[in-house]
Amino acid sequence: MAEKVTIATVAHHARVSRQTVSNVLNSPHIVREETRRRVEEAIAALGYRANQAARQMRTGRSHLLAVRIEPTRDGINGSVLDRFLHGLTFAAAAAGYRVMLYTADGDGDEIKTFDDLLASYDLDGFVLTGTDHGDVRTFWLAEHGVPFVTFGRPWDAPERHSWVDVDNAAGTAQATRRLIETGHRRIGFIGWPAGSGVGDDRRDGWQRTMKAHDLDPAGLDRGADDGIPQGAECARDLLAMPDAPTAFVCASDSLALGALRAGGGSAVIGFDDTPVAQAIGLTSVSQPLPDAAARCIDLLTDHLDGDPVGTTQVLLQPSLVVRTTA
Amino acid sequence: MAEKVTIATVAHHARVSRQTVSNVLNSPHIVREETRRRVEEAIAALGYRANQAARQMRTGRSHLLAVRIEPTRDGINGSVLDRFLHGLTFAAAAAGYRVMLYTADGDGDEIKTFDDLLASYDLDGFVLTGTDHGDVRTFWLAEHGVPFVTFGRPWDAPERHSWVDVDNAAGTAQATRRLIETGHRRIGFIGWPAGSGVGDDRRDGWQRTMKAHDLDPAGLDRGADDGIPQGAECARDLLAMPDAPTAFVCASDSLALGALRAGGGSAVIGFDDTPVAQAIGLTSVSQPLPDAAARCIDLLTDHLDGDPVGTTQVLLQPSLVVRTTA
DNA sequence: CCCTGCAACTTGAACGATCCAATGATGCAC
DNA sequence: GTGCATCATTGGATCGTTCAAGTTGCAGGG
Repeated sequence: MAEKVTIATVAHHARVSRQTVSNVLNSPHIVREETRRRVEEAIAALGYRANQAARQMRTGRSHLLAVRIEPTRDGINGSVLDRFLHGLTFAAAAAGYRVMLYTADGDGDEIKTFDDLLASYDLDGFVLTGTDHGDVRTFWLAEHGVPFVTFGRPWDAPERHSWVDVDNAAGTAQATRRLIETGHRRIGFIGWPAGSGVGDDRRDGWQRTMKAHDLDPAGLDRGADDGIPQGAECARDLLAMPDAPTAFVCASDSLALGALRAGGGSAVIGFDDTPVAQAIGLTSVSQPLPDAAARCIDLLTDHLDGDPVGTTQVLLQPSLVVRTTA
Repeated sequence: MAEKVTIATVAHHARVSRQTVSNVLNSPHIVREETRRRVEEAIAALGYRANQAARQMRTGRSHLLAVRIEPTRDGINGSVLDRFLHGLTFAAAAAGYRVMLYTADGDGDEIKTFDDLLASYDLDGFVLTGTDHGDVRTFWLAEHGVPFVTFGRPWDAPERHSWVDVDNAAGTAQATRRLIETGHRRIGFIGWPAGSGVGDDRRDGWQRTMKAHDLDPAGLDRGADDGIPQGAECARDLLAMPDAPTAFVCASDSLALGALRAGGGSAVIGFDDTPVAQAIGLTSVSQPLPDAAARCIDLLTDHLDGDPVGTTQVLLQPSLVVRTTA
């Protein structure tokens, strides 16, 4: 077992004081060129790495960020979080931070966990996913002065805090345009019940694009909770209409899959580009998850390392992955 | 902003010394009943929680475990890791530990990350997933005296370290029995090229069950890398035989999906019970992931909190989730 | 009565880093 | 040569916790 290498070991080895070693690491510019080089050589030779716990005690900064890992609700959208997490971890490491996971059972429980993590691990910040209207979690964090970024915008007040989001409407608009270009005129939309910010946004993109092409969207949309059976149900309902749609834009791959099974024909487009879509050849709107994750980390670390003033918003463009269904 | 509550605050409030508070937390039995209660009340009243960084400095234990998050290789099996991670985080929290993520690009890079994490965060242990023959990572960890558990056994030497695994052979055996019970006699197996422990194990379960039922497995198996096209290719090859199989047991849902698409009929069983299987109604062998995660944490924390002697192995039974394809 | 032993609790030091104030070295002008 | 400003470098204190050693009070044996 190798001996423990502390800042004192390095200092001794480079024949300087501890403080000088610390300066080389934290404010290199105030150390003379030659001394700095000697210290850096000692650090490399001994394989020294600063002990985060000790650093944290003094500075109050743990270089730890936390993200909630959800219990993979309906199983289909889990992979979105998965890819996002990988991006976060990667980007965080590049910025000198590490990602810690936590689970929670509802917003109240999550806030209790915030408190716990802050008190015992001195977390530097949080990345929240899936915000909804008037999210209590964001208010709690803001109130306690805890830095955080959400992936997903606060629909009631866009500039209340920093966030990164994907332009959902642009995604469904792209999907709708694609269907129009391939000759469809009556295009249905299968989404979630009105009231969810993301769902409404996705419906909007479809609706606006229809109107922009002089197509009447009235009566062509349905809403249901996410799921394959629900998607099928909505599709059947639309297909039973006198002037039934010949193509469908859906708010999720689950709904799209349902529509496909209900005999929605071959013109169906989903959302999220999940593994399911890749597997069955479903055309789907893809979110730039690694990019979104990287931007989340950027916003957080900028806030942590620089001047904590103001909030920043980032809206990313999704892209359409064309496969066999459109 | 609330004042910082330290052990000294609690001590003052309960009119005892810091050490007595520490004893109440770490060795309650040596503190007098009445004193203990007074201290516990003070802790509750002030909302005190021990600072892990300070504790770690003294004890060398961070109560942090690390898991690698992979870049979702082929997209289909990513959700397995996702569900496993959730289970880990949950079980770890219950045992007083937290889970930290890291990424790595290959085994060499992962070992460098081990070194880094140990030096700067003083991690207590690692959970490794996806071990292969003669895994260099496990040797490095063992050599450096770092506690770890793998999800997946070391195929070359079963008792070299602690692990939790799912009985793959039992899974494919169950799948094969199911197909035999529903009247099939010529059952093909589509798996991975020989040489991977997991793949060979899954092939074994099929082979043994066939023989146990006086069915000849010879010539009925194919091997290819994981993926839908590969699965389709293998299925086509088998179906072109003079006495073609009427059903397929597959080593993964991806391969199974390929077999289905190649016209493998309606009798196809996959492995892993991924969202894709759930989505398309594919019968699949399901791994008890939350349970496996909990056992990993058990093994690790037992080792950390108790006497670090010997290794333990846990083999869990998978279950067959019957849907529409078998 | 003193000593021993034990239980219950207190005090001082240490973990490894950073912050702060003070010291030493250097150059330059007078 | 002395004074002074400037800057690199040093030593000591500190963060919050636990470990090791020490103190106190009390019961029981000789």
